[in-house]
Amino acid sequence: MPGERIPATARGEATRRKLLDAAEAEFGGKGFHGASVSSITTRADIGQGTFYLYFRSKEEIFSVLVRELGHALRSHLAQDVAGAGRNRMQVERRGIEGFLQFTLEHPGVYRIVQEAQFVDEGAFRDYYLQLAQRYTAALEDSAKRGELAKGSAEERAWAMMGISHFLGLRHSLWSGALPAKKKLDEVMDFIANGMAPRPTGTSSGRKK
Amino acid sequence: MPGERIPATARGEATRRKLLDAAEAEFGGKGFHGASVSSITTRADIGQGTFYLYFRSKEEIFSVLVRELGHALRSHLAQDVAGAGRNRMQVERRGIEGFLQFTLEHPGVYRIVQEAQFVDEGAFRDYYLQLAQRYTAALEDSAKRGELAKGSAEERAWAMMGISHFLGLRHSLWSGALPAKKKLDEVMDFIANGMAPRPTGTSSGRKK
DNA sequence: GCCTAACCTGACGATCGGTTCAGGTTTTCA
DNA sequence: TGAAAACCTGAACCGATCGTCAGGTTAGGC
Repeated sequence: MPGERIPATARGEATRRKLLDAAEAEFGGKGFHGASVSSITTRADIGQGTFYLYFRSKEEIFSVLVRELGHALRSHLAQDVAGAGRNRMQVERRGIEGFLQFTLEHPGVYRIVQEAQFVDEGAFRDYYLQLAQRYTAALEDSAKRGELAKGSAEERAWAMMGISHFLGLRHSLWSGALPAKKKLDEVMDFIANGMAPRPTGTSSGRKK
Repeated sequence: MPGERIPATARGEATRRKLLDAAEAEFGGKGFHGASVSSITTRADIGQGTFYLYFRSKEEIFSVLVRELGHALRSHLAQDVAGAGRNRMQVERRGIEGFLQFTLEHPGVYRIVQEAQFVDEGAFRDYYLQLAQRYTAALEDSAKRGELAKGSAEERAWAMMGISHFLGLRHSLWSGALPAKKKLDEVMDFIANGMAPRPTGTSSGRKK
């Protein structure tokens, strides 16, 4: 039979770790097809064959990586958001900033996740489904506390993910910098108040 | 020198067309790397070598295709939106529905465009930049007519694109159907009014 | 009718990278 | 200490496919 897939017991764990780290750098830099198993093993300073002791194939290590990254992002976001317990809009802003920061610092991660759409669709879906689930739950909590207008938490969660997704593209990836505060203000205003013409009066009461 | 790249003059044009159509089906179904030039030519019912009379490489036909598809989507949207000149929110809804319809009918197109991110980043960027530009201009027009609250047209355009992007993923691609009217209502409410708690009173005046 | 330009063909050369395998090295623990 | 278990190695196999090329076919104007 071919190479099995043994979780390790000692230094093997370290080797596996090195492979995953090298794979992140490789896939992030060259994409799934541009990356080669031999580059990964070279980068990890490990023999070619060792690779197949821990992963059945190039696809498999990629999938494992995507799941790991999803977990990492969720942890990162949870922490960013934890500190800012004031009103919900503040939390949302923190979340967006945290996401943008994360993709600015790990542009490869963004790439890997997007490419997962074509390499392991299941992992890709799970990545977003889990994110959406957490987000939805958080919004439902806030709603219970009366911090939000009435409306579907789920749809809002996905909408927010979409907004953040493109902010990440434009700023973290294409410009290599976080958006100007002014721009983020505009986005936050849209999130808070939408774009329908306000019924009457001067502005609407958002902003400090 | 190797194969040149001649736009045609007669039946050559038809051959080129067949190649592009076949490529759309191939790339849409199997992705860039899964597709092979020989599959494309076979599907187009054309000799292998003929391919290189019209395209320098697999990458090139892919790029050409992405640009074409961008054009096609923009035309499609322009038409959908043209009919619905009532208030701006109605236009927005039409735009979203048109987009979802388009990706439902051409799931391959969505895939191709997303994959362009890794095959021809320039084409990918242009695709979204052009879309955003049109969208922004349309919103600015509406704003001038007083159909919108104050706010950045550009940021709104990108936000809308993000929202639509994920709606397309979830519904057109993952579920293979348009979203239920109720869900779209929720999304439209978010777009119109945001999610900040309403200052006072009963609801807010949206809805019939 | 025929001659040239444009178009088409498909087998083949060359390359590349994932995966395997036969055997070597290190670690553990009795 | 010694032997089994776990781990590691990298050259070579192998299937796939991109792009080429020498020559055949079609179209249309003189």
